[in-house]
Amino acid sequence: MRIAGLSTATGVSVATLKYYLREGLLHAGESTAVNQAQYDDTHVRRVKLIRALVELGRLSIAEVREVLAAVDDEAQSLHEAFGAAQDAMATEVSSDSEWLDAALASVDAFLVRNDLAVRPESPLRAMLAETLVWLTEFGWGLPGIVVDAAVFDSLVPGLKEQAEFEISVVPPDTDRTAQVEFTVVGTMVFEVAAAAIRRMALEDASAKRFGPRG
Amino acid sequence: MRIAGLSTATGVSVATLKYYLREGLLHAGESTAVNQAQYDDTHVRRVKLIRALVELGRLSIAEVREVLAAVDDEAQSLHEAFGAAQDAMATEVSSDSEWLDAALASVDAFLVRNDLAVRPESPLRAMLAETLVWLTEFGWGLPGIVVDAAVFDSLVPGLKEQAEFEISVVPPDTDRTAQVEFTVVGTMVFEVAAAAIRRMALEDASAKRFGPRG
DNA sequence: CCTGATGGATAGTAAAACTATCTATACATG
DNA sequence: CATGTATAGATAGTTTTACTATCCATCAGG
Repeated sequence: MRIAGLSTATGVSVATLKYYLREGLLHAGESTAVNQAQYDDTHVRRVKLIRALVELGRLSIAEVREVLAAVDDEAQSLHEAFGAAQDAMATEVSSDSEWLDAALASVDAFLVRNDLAVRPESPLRAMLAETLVWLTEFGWGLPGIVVDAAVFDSLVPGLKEQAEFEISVVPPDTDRTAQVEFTVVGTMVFEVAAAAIRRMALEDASAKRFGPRG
Repeated sequence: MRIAGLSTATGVSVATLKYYLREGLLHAGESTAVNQAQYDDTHVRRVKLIRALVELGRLSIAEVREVLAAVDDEAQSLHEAFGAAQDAMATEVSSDSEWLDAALASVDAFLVRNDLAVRPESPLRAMLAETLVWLTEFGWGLPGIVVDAAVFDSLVPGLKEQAEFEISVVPPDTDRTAQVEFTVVGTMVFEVAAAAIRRMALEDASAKRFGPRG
């Protein structure tokens, strides 16, 4: 397949593919001459991964590059690579609120209570703590006290079950890179799906409480 | 409070506040002279709402404007305004995949099965269908068959319970605008929180399956 | 052998989200 | 009341991001 074929296979323009090649997001094709190269389905899959991260996950090209660096680092095990990719996908937090320490403590208690093993250096702790700070500053809960992470407890069982399912579906007999890519796409796609279902549930609940016949 | 006070109260620069005023995201202060105006905590709350949508929700200014238009439209009931705000927050979908129709059918069955009342014109249906298309194109499930929305079933009970909780917390005795703002912030913040917890559960599951002692 | 595609390099563009400057006031303080 | 700082409103400028477009020397394929 030449670049025009890659373009039609992925729905991405040739100019954009060249841009991804320049930016190092996409590995070069196998060159057969000074101005000819062959692309295969590792390229197709990679382009689809990039588009999933950009369109569905709203990641910037720089963030995508970080994720792909983790995917491609052969020195890391599947689990390590997945963790690194997750870190690169995490929304970075820049809060210096007075509430942050208390929120982090609440998150840590939440993790113990729900038996979730999370690396202490994971940005997810701060990400969750930050949401508590936002809620507090917007006036949820009692004034002067950080909202407790217990408000999230009811979410845990379903999310855990779903996560186990997702991990169990990773094909065991493909190469490591394909497995990591598979897992990364799953993370992003299921996250958007979970958000959509959450909002559907909210619409349903809002209709029951505030709706015309509620 | 003058504009400098609003700036320190929200952590947003005066120049940016003026930009939000220009763009119509923020209502003008009550002017006391040709170059003087007073701002109050409706302004503080509005700025915090904007920042939550931009920073946490990664919405563009144009999308924020749409959300705020729904919030401010007094002709709409709380339930209607919330629905409109939700629509404005939804990721727009531009898929012309051959799988889309089958995916939409699968989503509709999912909604019936899980007793979720969603307006037929809601963009959430397409949003969820699109995730199925992505999964299918990336090789989840059997080749040639759209992934079934049943893969999301285990998420539903927890998300429903959480949504009911969120809706129940809306303070009943404040004005409509404050209620909608409250609900919108909740949507965004809880969504980020749910994503963080989902990823924690994934990290946990990945450690158990692929980790050093898994 | 000739037309059109390709790789690689470089330059250009369009939108988004601020940021800076300017002017005519007004307030605040000694 | 003099004067330095702040402000509203208008306009222009900047920076970043994510592409697009053009160019040229090949090269493939009919």
